[in-house]
Amino acid sequence: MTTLKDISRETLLSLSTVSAVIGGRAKKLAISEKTVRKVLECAERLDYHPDLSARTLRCSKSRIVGLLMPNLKVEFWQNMILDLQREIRKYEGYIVLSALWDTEETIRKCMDELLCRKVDAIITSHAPLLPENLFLPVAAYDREPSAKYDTVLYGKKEALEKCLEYALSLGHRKIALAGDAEGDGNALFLKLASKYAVTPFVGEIPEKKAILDGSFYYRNTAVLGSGKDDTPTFVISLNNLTTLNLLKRASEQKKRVPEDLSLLAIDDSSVYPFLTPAISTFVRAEEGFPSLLLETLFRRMAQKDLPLQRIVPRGKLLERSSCTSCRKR
Amino acid sequence: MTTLKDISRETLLSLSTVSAVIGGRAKKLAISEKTVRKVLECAERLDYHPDLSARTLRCSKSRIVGLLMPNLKVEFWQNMILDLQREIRKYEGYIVLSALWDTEETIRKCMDELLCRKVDAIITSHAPLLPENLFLPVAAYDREPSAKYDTVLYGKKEALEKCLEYALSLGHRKIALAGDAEGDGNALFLKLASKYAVTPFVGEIPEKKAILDGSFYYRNTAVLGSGKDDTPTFVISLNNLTTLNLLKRASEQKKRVPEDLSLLAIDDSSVYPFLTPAISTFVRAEEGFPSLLLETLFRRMAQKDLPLQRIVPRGKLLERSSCTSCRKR
DNA sequence: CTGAAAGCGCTTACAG
DNA sequence: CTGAAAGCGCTTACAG
Repeated sequence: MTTLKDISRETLLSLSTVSAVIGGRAKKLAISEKTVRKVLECAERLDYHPDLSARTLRCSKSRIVGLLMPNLKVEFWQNMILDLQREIRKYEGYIVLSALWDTEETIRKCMDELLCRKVDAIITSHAPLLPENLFLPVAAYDREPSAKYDTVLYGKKEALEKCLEYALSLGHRKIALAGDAEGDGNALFLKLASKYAVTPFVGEIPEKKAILDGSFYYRNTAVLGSGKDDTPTFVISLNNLTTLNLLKRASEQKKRVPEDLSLLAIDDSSVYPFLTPAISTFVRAEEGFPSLLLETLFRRMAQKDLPLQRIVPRGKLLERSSCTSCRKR
Repeated sequence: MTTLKDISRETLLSLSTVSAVIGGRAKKLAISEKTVRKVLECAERLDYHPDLSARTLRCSKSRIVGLLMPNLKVEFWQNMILDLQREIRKYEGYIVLSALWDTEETIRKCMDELLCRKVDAIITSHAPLLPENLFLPVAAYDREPSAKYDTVLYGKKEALEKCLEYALSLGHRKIALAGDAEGDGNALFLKLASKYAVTPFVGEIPEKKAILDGSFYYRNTAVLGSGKDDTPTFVISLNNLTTLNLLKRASEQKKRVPEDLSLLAIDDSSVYPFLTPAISTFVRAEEGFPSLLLETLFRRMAQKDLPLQRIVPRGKLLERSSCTSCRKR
C-alpha cells in the first residue's frame, strides 16, 4: 500500500512537503506550483489513498457523521436514511456511518459503535436516548425541540394546518384524519378543527406500544364511517399504508375517489403517482428533512456557540388527482 | 477521552495487561479472573471506548465492509442496502460503510472513499467497475458470475421457471411477462416458454439507456392486450411499479384480478399485502440477498484460497390472493 | 521550502 | 503476569 513515505522517496521531496500538498496546505506553505504538480502526479501514479484512520488518530477528527436511527421498514424512514447518505456528498470529505437498531435494547450498542469509530457528530431521531455526558454536536429529528440539542421538527402541526386550509379551499367541511399511530396527530387535528370550524373525524389510536400490524392500517380507515351515517368528504392520510387501505375501504363502500371522497396524503410515496387516482400529497419538508438535518448539524459544527437551533420544515402541496372540490349535498 | 493508559494508571496494571483484557486476549495470556474483572470494571466506570482508528492503523484491519452500490429509489434496492446494514450485526464487530453513487461518474469517488477508510472487503452490484488491481475480498451481486470474484446471482432464470411452473399448475397456458427493463428477462422468458409449451406475451423493451420514467411502467402493461384479441390469463410482473400499473390497466379493461387475470410478482413489496387483491409473489431469495452476500463474503475472508463461489439463490412462493386457476374458456 | 522529531491510541513481540 | 519499546501512517510545530 502506498504511503506518504513512498511518495516522498519517489519525488525526493520531504515528508512534510508531500503531506502539505496532499493535505491541501500547499498554498499556505508557499509551495511552488511545480512541486505541487510533481507530488500530485506521483500520488496518482502510485494510486495513493491517504489512510484516514491515521489522519483520524492524529487529528482526532474523523469527518464521520454518525446516524443513530431505527431500521424501520417504512418508506418514509428508508428515504430519510438513504437520502442522508446521498446529501452528505455536498459536504466534501464527510461520510455518514449508520448505526441502525432493530430493537431498543440494541441502541446502546449502536451508540458505542459510533463512539468507537470516533464520529465527529450525530444525527438522530431519538436524542433523549443519548448518553448524558455526550460531548458531540447533535442534530435531532424530533416532535418537540430538545432542550440540549439542535432540533429539526416534524412539522406535523404545520402540515395539518395546510391540509385543512386546502380542504377548506375546496369547500370541504367534514374532514377526517387517518393513520395516527401515536395519538398526537389526532389531538392536534381536533384542536385545529375547532379553530377552522370543520367537523373532524379521527381514527382509533392503537394500544400504547402495540405492534402496528397490517390490521391497524385497515382498522383505522373506519374514519370513513359505514357509508350510511354522517361521513367525511375529505380524508387526510398520515402514511402510505393507510392511504392504500383508505382506497380499498372506499372501493368496498362504492365510493369513488375523488368524486365522492377526496384523499390527501401527508408526505410522498414512490407509489402514489402510480395509483388510481394518483394521490395528492402535502410534503412536510420541501427541501427534505435530510438536507435540513445536515445544514443544521454543519452550522453547529462551524460555530459551536451558536444559540440552540429549532427548525420548522417548510412544506409544499403536490397536487395530483385525488382531491376535488366538495359537491353540493 | 479515556484511553488504555488511563485504565492502566487507574488499575495500577500494565498497559499490556489492560490491552490484552480489553482486546479479549486474557485467556491466551493466562490473566487471572480477578485482574480481568478489575480492568473491565474500570473500563465501564471510565466509559472507555477503544479507538478503532488506532486499532485499524496498528493492525491494518478495519472490520469495515464497504458497500458500493447505486442509490436507487427503488424498494427492492433500498431493502438490499438497509438489510445489509441490519444483517451485518450477526458478524460481531463488523460494520458496513455505504458508498452509494447517484451517477456513474461518481463511482470512482465512492471507491476512493472506501479505500481511504481502509475497508477489509467489498460488496457490490457492479464488480466489473472495480479497479483492476484491487486486492480486497469482494462479493458481487450480479446477473452473470464474475470471473474474478465470488458472485451471488440474480436468480432470474430460476425465478421465471418457478413462476411458469406455478402458472402451469393452475392450468394457465397464456402467460405474459411485464416490466423487463433490461431485455434479458424477456429473452429468458421466451426461451423457457417454448420449453414449457406455453404461449408467451412479452412487453416492450425500453430504448437502451432510456430513463425509466413513470410512463414505462404503464406502457409495458400493454402485454395484457387490448382486451379484444388474444390475451394472457396470467401475468408475471418484474417490479412493484409494474404490478401497480397492471392492476390499473386490468381495471380499465374491466378485468378482475384474479378471476379474469392472475397476477404474480417477482420479489415482495411492503405494499403488496395491502393491495386489492393482495399480491402473490415469488421471492427470489428466501434467505434474502443480503444474507447470501454476507455469508459469501465472510466465507472468503475466512479462507482466502477458497475456490470461486457462485451462489444461486433459493426462492419461495408467497401465495396471497392474486392468482387463481385458469377458468375454462 | 526542508528535515528531524514528537505523538495520536493501539497491539505485539520480547525479555524478564 | 509485567514493562519497555517499536511501529502503524499521518500532521504539526520548529529550527533551519
